[in-house]
Amino acid sequence: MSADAGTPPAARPLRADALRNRRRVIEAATEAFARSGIAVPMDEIAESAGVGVGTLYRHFPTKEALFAAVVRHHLEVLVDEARRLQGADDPGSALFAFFGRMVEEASSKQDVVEALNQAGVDFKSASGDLKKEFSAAVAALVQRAREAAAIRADVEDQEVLSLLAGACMATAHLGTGAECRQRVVQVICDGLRSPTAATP
Amino acid sequence: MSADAGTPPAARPLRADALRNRRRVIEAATEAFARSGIAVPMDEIAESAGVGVGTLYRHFPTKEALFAAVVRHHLEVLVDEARRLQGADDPGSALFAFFGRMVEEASSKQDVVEALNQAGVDFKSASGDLKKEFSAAVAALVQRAREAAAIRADVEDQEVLSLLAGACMATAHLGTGAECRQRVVQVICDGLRSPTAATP
DNA sequence: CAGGATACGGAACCTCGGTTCCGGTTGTCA
DNA sequence: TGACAACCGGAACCGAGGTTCCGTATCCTG
Repeated sequence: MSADAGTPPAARPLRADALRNRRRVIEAATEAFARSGIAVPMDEIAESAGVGVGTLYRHFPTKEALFAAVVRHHLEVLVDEARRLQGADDPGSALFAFFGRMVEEASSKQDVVEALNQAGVDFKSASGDLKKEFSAAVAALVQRAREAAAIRADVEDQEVLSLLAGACMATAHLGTGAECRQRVVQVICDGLRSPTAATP
Repeated sequence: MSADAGTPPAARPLRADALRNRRRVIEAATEAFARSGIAVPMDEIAESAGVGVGTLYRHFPTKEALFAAVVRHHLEVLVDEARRLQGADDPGSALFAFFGRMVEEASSKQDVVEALNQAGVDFKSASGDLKKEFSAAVAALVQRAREAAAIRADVEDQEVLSLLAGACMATAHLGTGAECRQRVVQVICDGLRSPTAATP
């Protein structure tokens, strides 16, 4: 795992203790945001990281910047996953696998759900490119699935994205168990299969 | 439309201007919450109602109480709709019709989405009974559809509720148009149809 | 090891939004 | 119409949480 996630300019040596603290902060923030979303107070993150709030702001100019950094990392993982699946044999299974993976991921990461939902975060300037990358990666999966007639032809990329987001939000908020989550995904994926080209 | 929505104790005459203001407040709050969800400031509601904040608090003890009253009204409408549909000829169409209706409703009512999502509001004590009523009404629709084999047998009531909520959240937040909304609903409804008992 | 730059902690500051309070106003009733 | 009670407006109050500031501690270099 790239522990330097969130060090765009680089080039600067960065003192030893500073680097240690930065890592602690990212770790604590990742945990806190995953648990309670962006609503978690900065003080709380600082405390669980074992540093003062000042240190948080020395590494990230604003709370949203910290949030964006954390979410960006999660999204990167998902984009990687999507790209890996683009090379899969069965485009249909690939898309559906991603669907399941994503929902499972979101179920334990409140921040991802909120980011998907744009709740409160700017998330456009901060990680606009990545968001675009994410959409593009999913769109590619959809495209391949559509060409293989693995999904119905009358749904746009946008709709699949919406369904993805909806599935994440629904399963993340309503107290649903793992198997419940899977069935929800199953229903949506079945719905996505072309009615004229259902599994034989 | 029952304009007195939110007058549980009643029995008190309530002065003329007070009644007028109460209606204005509810109207303004309904509009404001629908537009921006519970995040809208009380001051703003007061202003657009043409009253002072004090008046808001004279009629509703707390912001959440006001929010709950507004949401309660929306839910009542939906519960009525669900009950009406319970008597429909085709249980499958009834459920799917409700699905579409609900999503359409939520698409213009941010507050309903948030209530569904439990975002911030207590919503349990305030309108707990109604929430239960709502769930029950939907469950009844699901039950009938299941008995008529109009939907697959392997989904629980809870999952349908989740799918409903997910559809609302997805379509409400991501800037999706009306036709896009319909396709999303279509996909989910198709997914809900029993794979072994699809439309002939 | 000394000197200076770099970081740190966390109290103080500021803004925002819910809630309260009270002097003034308005409806109602005799 | 006069008097009282019910209401009203909106300034003031308060707590929460993001952000800033500065004296102090720590790290690195010569």
